[in-house]
Amino acid sequence: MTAATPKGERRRHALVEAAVALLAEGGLEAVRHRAVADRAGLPLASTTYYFTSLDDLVAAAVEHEGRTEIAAGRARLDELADERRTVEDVVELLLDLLLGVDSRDGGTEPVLLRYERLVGSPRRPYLAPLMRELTGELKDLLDEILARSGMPVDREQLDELIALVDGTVVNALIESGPDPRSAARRTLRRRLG
Amino acid sequence: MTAATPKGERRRHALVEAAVALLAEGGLEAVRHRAVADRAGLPLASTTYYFTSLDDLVAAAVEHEGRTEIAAGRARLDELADERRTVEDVVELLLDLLLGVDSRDGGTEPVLLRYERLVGSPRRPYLAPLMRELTGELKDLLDEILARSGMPVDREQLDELIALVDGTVVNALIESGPDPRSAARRTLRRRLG
DNA sequence: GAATTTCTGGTACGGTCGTGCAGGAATCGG
DNA sequence: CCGATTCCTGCACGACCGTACCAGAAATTC
Repeated sequence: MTAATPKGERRRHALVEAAVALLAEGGLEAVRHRAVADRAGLPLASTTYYFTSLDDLVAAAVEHEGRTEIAAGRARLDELADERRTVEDVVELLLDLLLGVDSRDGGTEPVLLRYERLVGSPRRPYLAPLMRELTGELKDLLDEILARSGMPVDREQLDELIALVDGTVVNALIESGPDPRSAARRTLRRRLG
Repeated sequence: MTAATPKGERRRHALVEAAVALLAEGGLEAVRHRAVADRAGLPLASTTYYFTSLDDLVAAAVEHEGRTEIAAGRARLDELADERRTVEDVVELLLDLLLGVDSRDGGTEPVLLRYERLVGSPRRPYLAPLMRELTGELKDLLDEILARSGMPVDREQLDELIALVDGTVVNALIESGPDPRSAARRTLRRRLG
């Protein structure tokens, strides 16, 4: 299950990477044993060999992707820590973290996938605690970003800001010519600018 | 397909009712040919006879339920039109309309189902326009409620208020001891009170 | 009352899915 | 070199799924 040999480790990781790719393309539902195995160029049974269940595999993929993303966001923060930041820069960073960097030009799809995953989490017991943890880390990061950019917020204000963005996105997604990132950008600028 | 005889009409309607019940219990995914037929006490093939596809059936169920709900909300508005309304009354009415009346005591589940449906709509071409229409009517109703309750809002403020509630709910759903209605209530009271 | 349309419901087809399992392949200790 | 242990995988099973089909019953129309 947990891979004992280096080769096993590599294969296990290849499966996770494949699952991450599928996750980004088609959401939670796209992560299937057969699809992951095909994508990784490994036999079907390897998926059940390295992961006790499909849930395990999905959770590993979500965790891997979430941690990578948060690490990237933290790097962005450190990188820009000492430069002077315009409100626009901060807003874009927040948008990258809340909607995903793929929302910059990838159209509506990546944002939709992201919020499908968010709303789909409570129903999956194996995902719920993980999502809580990742969300917590994300909040810490957002808090730090705002503080270091001269717009400190308390806990309640941060929660409200996040809620405002999430709500704006969800509502923008069901419009006819959806552009959730632009909608969220307007909301954030009005609030922070 | 559209039922020509009175009996056909009745059966068709029975299928829609069954679909609505399944929708309320298990969401969009729970509306299956076999489940609907069983629930309605009708043979499997009746579902494909009265509805060209499963999408048709789901759309009919969503529309039926949405219109019923909006009509109920409008009735509530008319009923309370002339009484004096406390902010609390208005907030509860808004919560009923945005989260569903089932959120009053049904726990987290009905709210989760509602937002799963909302986020799941963009991906289903047959649902997207319908949801847009229902959302539009809901907004009109909310606007009227606020106006008649002495808290008029313009279009932008209303959108922001809705976004705030939706975002609060989505974020409350992934918490450990979720109580989305209470969270949304706090948000609304802070905003309206 | 015959013809035509509307409806009924049993059945089956082709597909995807998660997962269990027997046995083949690779590795390791001696 | 060989037996034992671990690692790996082809295959198939059973469960659902949407939907098509068709013989016949029932209702409606002429």
